Amino acid sequence: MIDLIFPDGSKRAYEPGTTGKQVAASIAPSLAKRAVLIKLDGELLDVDRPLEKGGRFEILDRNAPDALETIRHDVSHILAEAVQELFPGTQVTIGPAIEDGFYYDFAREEPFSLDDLARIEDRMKQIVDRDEPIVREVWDRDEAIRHFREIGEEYKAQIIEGIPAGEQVSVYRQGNWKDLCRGPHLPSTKAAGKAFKLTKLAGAYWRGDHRNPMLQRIYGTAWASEADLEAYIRRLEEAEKRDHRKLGRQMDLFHMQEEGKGMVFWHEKGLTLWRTVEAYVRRRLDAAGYQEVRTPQVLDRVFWEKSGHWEKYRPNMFVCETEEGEELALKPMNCPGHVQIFKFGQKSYRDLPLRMAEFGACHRYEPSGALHGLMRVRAFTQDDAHIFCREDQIEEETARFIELANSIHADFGLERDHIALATRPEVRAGSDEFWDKAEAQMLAAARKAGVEPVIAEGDGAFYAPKLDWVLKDSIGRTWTCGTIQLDYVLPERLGAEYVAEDGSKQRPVMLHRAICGSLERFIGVLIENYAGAFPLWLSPVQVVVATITSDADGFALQAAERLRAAGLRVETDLRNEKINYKVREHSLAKVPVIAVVGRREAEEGKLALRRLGSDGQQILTLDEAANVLATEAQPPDIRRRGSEA
RNA sequence: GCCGCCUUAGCUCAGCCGGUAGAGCGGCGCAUUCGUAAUGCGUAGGUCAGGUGUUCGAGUCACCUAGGCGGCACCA
Repeated sequence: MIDLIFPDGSKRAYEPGTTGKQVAASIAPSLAKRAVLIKLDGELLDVDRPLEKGGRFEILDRNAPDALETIRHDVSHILAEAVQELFPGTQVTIGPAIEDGFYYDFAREEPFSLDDLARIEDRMKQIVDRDEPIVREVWDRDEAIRHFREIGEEYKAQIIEGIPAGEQVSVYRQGNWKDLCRGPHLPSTKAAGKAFKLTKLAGAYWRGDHRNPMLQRIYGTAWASEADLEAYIRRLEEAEKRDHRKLGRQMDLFHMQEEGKGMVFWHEKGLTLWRTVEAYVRRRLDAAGYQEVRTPQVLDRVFWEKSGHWEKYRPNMFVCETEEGEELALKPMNCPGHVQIFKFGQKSYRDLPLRMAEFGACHRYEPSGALHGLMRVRAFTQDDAHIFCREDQIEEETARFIELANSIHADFGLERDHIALATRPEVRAGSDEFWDKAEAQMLAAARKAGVEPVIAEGDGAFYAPKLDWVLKDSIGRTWTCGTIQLDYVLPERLGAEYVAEDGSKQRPVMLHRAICGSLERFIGVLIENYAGAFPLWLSPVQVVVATITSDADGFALQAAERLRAAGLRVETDLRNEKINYKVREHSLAKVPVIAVVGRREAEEGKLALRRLGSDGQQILTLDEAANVLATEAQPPDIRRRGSEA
């Protein structure tokens, strides 16, 4: 007999080979009817799977959160079935559930069209209506290879060949269609429901390797209910409204054009935002004991040969030639330059830790397909810094950095989702002992700062592990901003050293770190996080003084001057337009404060302040308004400083 | 870089089976001075991304190039 422990803690014994469905039936017929999956010791299984062992046992209906992934996986199979019915000769490959949905990769000569998606979707709904039972079968591996090869499924056969010989494989059958699959699945195509939608077509390399043929990937989304599907679609629409590329144009922040692929033309308002962010970060770095430097933009090839970039990174570098035949390259990163400053003169152990910062403008020739608005560009400015320190200072410096980064992210309204510890990649420099040590150091430092990192297996740089910040924005999307990487290699390679207490020459360790990553990207994230409606301190235009009639023009100009004198970024709107029109226009432009001036205000020397997103107003004298707004517009670090005083 | 889609006025977009361009917003002009999310009238804007071809005729079809978008790969 096997013992099943139910969620309420009760325990019951069953014959081995009893199915989940039978267990459900033994409790209540209605439960058996609703049961679509079971969970045994945390593992999801088919409801009809005979149980071989006991354990913590749970019966799931299709609304259970844990069932959603299986619904998506089922729908991906239904997609594959529909495609093979409609397009005979198409080979199936893999089709997993992913966040918010699923995809399936197909091999077919002719590309699918957008029109095909609608046809496929219709057929999928028919398959759901057919209520085809989904049945698990266990096959011999070699027989499975033979079978799939026979029916022309070369990719499937290849997948099975990857399974060790002698093992059995599971094949799921629905109607006349079958697929190699680990499962689990719901009991029938009907259980998957119809709350799905095919969303996009894309190319994807077989097995994720660009040397392999390109397959056609169909993406879809699937949910337990129509309502969830609707909510998801609304969420997408909301995200689209926040697109920084769209808002960047609408708000006149920046633009890009084809002659400068991946390069940004910052307009006045965008640069104001930039300067605000930069000034803030600079103050934080100053306060945290960093020294700011600036290193050359273009350096001779010889320099990059020494640093190793010429050999390893050349294809990603912008290279130019001079009239005199020199070969120069734009810097793709700041570290080699910083090492030069470190090496200039002698450094003592007393100089360590030495925190060297630069708002470093870097150029990288990124593949054209990788470019994406401000998020991935070819010319960008890193809020870069390198901390030169002794090995025994790594933990302390990393922990301090974690606190600094956390505080800065929070000031920008970004919540931390998690910090990832990226561990040794497959291709790497250094021994296993080195990696054991380096990974342990990063982990210990994170814990010292009270953070338990999520392990990102194999994501480290080739020379060392790193911590990456994954931030969550106001609508729950995540962005990777901020990193700290341990580096033993570059100081060695470029010959950085310091004089230790005993007079010996020692190698410092370098910590590469950035909090924003690149200012371009970070500003992109900020635009999307705030949907363009920035808090007062970041807003490019903080106040618009708008007149109701031209009688108030004089006072409006005077008020604007007064607010400017208080340090605010102010525009005036004296146009001969109705106040409704002005309010609407500046509201759409996401100006945080509109100061309305009519005859009344002009006479009394007051301003009627209207905040974005509210239709109330606050009537203040000019001086009061200047004080209130100037205080409100203080960057968070300055405000804290003020409240401490 | 790879696969697919897209590119029409400053912006957002319409243009059926090929018959030589249209709207709204914005701009400009005039009138209106009107108290919190669109005042009215008038008017100027286009080598239909660029190129080649098919055709009596191409914004519409084919091919090439560039850029953009969605993915994939890349992000040392």
